Amino acid sequence: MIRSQFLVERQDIDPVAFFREKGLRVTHQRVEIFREIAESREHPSAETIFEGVRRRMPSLSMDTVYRTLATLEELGLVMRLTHPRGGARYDSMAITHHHFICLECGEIMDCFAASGEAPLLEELTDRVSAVRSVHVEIRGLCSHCHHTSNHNLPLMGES
Amino acid sequence: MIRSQFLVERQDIDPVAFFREKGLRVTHQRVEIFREIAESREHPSAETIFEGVRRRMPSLSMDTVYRTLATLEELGLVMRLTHPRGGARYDSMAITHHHFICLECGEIMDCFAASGEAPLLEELTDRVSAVRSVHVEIRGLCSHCHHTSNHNLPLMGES
DNA sequence: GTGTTTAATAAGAAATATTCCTATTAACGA
DNA sequence: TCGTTAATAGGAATATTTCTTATTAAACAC
Ligand SMILES: [Mn+2]
Ligand SMILES: [Mn+2]
Ligand SMILES: [Zn+2]
Ligand SMILES: [Zn+2]
Repeated sequence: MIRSQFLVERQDIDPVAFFREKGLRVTHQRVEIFREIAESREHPSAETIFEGVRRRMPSLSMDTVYRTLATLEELGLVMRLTHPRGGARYDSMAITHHHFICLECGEIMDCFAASGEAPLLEELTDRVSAVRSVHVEIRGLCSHCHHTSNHNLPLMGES
Repeated sequence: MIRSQFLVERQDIDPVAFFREKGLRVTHQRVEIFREIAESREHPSAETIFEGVRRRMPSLSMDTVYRTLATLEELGLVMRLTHPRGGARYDSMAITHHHFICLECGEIMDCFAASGEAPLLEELTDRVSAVRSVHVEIRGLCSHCHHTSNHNLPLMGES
């Protein structure tokens, strides 16, 4: 049985209530790390999140950042993206959405749109039982990079 | 201007001719590394590719594997996937396709289907100039893992 | 074929990113 | 308030990828 509906809007999550519901302790670290991501529109790295939260909480450790991000990802509150230039980026998942990543400057832009996974999964239905997430990653050149430098990338639709 | 057509089948690439066309030297390492991926259906890691090629070429270094994989990716001959459990996986791109990844066992399955990126990009057309690739990554549980263990993953379509 | 040029490689060090280990802390239920 | 134990801090360890430099070999001119 395939779960193939889409996540709907899920904004204004109260992390305190959410952790409690899941039986997880409501630590300052969890609350602050979640808030740091939820308030960012920048797809921050673990390091960036660490630096941001550490201003308010100087004892914070990197291990807690990674551990908490993994927890938040399991809970479905946060999405981990892998950036072509190494390292992961994190994104609060208020709304299911997708990404465009510029191969030149690394900028990540949000793309909001439904994407039907059903047609992709048709041939796999006997091997796949449950869908957790669908993510579309588009790579290319942003307008800025396209106009400012010379590139030799093979693009889609060219021979 | 958005390049939004799809890659068509591109099988039976002759790596020797391809490298030559691009002005790159045709080294044994490049040819063997490309063949190793092209002949694999397994989405191998850099380490796996290294071990496979090293059997035929004992002096091969890991650095050459990474360097060559980056070159092949730039040429559009190979696709790099990031695996949730760390490390990259490589895939020969004979045909544009997408992936299902099991969050329990890590297995990667191919999904062959066109995916229209145009609707996703509509709102970004002024910020995006050229599309290099579109990749859909679906995560969830494979049938085997779904039936053999207990999970508590929030799935799509559930409240 | 021989020699020249230089891109590409091997080896290992270094940098990055992430996870592990363990003593300590603090969240929370009693 | 107290006890239990999940969670954290700090640092070590691991894993992955990139860098540095001397050496090799692919391509090319002769
Ligand atoms: Mn985003
Ligand atoms: Mn594949
Ligand atoms: Zn850019
Ligand atoms: Zn599985």
